[in-house]
Amino acid sequence: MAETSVRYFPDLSGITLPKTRKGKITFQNLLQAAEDVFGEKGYHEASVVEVTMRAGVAQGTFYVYFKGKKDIFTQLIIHLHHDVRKSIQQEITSSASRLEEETRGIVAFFLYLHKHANLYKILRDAESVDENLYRWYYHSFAEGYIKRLQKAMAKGEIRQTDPEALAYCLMGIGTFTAMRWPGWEGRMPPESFLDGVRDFIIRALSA
Amino acid sequence: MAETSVRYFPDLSGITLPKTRKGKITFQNLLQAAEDVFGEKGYHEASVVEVTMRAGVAQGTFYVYFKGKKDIFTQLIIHLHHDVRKSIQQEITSSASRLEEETRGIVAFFLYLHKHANLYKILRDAESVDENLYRWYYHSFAEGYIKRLQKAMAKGEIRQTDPEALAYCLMGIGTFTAMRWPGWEGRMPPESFLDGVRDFIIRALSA
Amino acid sequence: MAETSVRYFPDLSGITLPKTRKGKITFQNLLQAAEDVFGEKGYHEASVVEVTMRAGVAQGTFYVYFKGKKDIFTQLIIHLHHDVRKSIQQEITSSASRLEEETRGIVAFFLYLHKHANLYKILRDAESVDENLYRWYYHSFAEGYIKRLQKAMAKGEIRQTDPEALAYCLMGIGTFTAMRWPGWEGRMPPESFLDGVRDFIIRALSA
Amino acid sequence: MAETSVRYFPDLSGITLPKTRKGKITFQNLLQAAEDVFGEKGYHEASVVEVTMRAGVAQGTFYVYFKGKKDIFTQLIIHLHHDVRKSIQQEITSSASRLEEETRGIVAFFLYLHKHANLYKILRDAESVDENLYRWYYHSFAEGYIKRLQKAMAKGEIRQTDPEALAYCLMGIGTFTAMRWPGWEGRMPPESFLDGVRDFIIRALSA
DNA sequence: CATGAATGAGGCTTCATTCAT
DNA sequence: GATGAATGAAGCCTCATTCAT
Repeated sequence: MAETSVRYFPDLSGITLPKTRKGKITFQNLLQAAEDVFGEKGYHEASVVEVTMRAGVAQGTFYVYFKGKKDIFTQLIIHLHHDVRKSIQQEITSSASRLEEETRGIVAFFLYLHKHANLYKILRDAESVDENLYRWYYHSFAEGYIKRLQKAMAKGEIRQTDPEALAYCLMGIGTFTAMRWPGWEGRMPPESFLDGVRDFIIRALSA
Repeated sequence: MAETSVRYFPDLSGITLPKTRKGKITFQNLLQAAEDVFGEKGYHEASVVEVTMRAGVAQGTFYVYFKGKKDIFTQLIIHLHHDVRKSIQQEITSSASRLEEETRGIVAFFLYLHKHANLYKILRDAESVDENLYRWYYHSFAEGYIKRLQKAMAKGEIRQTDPEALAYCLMGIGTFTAMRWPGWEGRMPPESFLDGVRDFIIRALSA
Repeated sequence: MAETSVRYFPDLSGITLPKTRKGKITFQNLLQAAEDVFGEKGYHEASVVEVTMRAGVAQGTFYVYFKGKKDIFTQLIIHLHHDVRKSIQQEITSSASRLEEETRGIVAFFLYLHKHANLYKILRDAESVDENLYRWYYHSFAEGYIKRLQKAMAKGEIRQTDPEALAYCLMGIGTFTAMRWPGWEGRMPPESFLDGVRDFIIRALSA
Repeated sequence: MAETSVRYFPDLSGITLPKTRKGKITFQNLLQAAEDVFGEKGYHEASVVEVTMRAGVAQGTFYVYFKGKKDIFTQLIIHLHHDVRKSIQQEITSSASRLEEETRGIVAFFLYLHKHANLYKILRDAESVDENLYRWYYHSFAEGYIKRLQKAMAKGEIRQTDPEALAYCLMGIGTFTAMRWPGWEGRMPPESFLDGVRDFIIRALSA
């Protein structure tokens, strides 16, 4: 856990933000269109043309706001990152105990991925588009986990162990069980499955 | 768990197999070159030209043995799939108890991924190249797990719980901890990290 | 004769139309270049590269206005179709009697083919490029004929017989005599030949 | 009608015929396979590989018997040419009068084309593969016609006119009415249509 | 700010043909 | 005679990006 999240932080230099009201709208339209298109087709199959079409602007307009295809992708990831964390945070805060908090956290993450199928696909592609960006995403995600886990350990609410290992294990569980989802074809997974996952986590964490 | 691995099995019809000794060598060379190139650059950045150059054959030769870029990728995945399973199987069979077996299994998988850094990257891209292939890979992987877990549960060697959930949790842990690896830049991860993972698994499984 | 020309109408969806003056010029240049190249080399021997070179634009520009090689060919056929019909129409309208009209019509078609040697070759290739397009061309051509022939029959200007058969016979005559043309190597065919054809038609039509 | 058929005769030099019994069979198999494949896919879409596969021989074997793709096509056309003429000849010879003979001849040609849909397609492609070969085909065909027409004219059985023009008119009628056929989707054309064609010819020829 | 025309490098793929065995 | 591996030229097409208006 020596590295800080800064180390992984993506390069955002040279990005110009829109100034006028109209410009902000166009910018937002493009970002939204990008989320849709990347989410549907994946980064590599998606084309800038399609993003502009979906946003209702000309091709040239795209380059007024973004340096290129990769740039809009990066900005999108960052945007989504904040979104996800906020969403999970909300789910967690109402929890009674630390253990319950973690269990709910991972399930919340799991559910979020399922609900926002786009995010899953976009995130997945991030790894092959910009490894650092991808790691930054999870690492910064992990940091939050790790801090909470450390506190909980200090209070004896969960057992002592390497918190970073724990964090990655938990994220892995969330992601992979989300991957299994499509096999259930839109329906919820069987209760027994969800129970199994929850069970697994509680066992591994409880003091 | 109703689905059988057949359901995800990729379509391999219409492929020309090499008939002579020389042909087989060329075929192998191409497959090996593909593993190298896809592993280094990722599927999307890799080009067929580079694969042929690396294999020391003309561009046209490629299409004697493979239908196209995607085809060789598919064949490669299948090839690696057998490889990994064999490798893990060997690691496992020598284990004393079932619990130890599983713990070693996951660590073996984890180590395999680290050793064959290529595989990790290739597998990762599989998801965006052919979702079915990707799922087939893990699903068929899970099947092996599930069977062993069920047996172990029956004998009371590990605790009762949904075996499928367990399998996906374990695979998720393996994959994500492998992802963390590059942060250590080629060195082995700290012992405490590995201990943490092993710990996590043992606790979650033990009866 | 139940089918309408609509049935054979080629699919033109998804084509980008030029919006500015400059774009329209480029579009026209490409179409003209295509007529030249296809006419000289035939569809299969012609290459997109040559069309773009002839039009004085980059290869990529081609795909701004056309979906591909086949697409520009289709559009070309349609364009020529209107051209021919207009040309023949003009030739016909000044005719005194219906019988003379038809005779002149077929000869006009015949002359048009000779003058636009390209058209003959292009049309010929249409059959192997897109059978429906080819049929559409002649079918829609036949429809015009048939209508006129029916009117003429009703007025007793030409004899009663199956108008569709008549139309296809006439088109066959036009096309095949045009085919014979190159044997005369650029010179006009002997008067006796032309007379023979005219004769043939008049006899077959006159009441 | 100054040219002789020799002028159009295709270049057949350098063709080696099979010597052994086995060789002859392979040769025939290849030629038959070529007829099938060219007939189904057209010359340009057909591939040498497919011909060899259909013939059940290796790719290299093809070049033992033929100089190349175009060569086998040429030989095929010549082969078919004899076939067609023989077939039409048979149909004609039993005719009572010269006029009937011609009428039956053209209808026979028409029917032959319909029955051997392959021939139609192959012949069609000949024009774009080797113009001379194509013209040779029809010209040599025309010669037969012309001779018979001249005799008939001499005897006053049909009216006096340019025999070459007549011949090409007749061939055009046959080919184009054959083209109309697919619109009837495998069924025979209406009697009225066939009557119309026959009528047309008789009118044009009778003294 | 916005447009849309134009670019051209680079990728994938086909296939007629050659040649060593 | 027959095989089948190997070739490589040539073609089609995509698309991120630039630029003049």
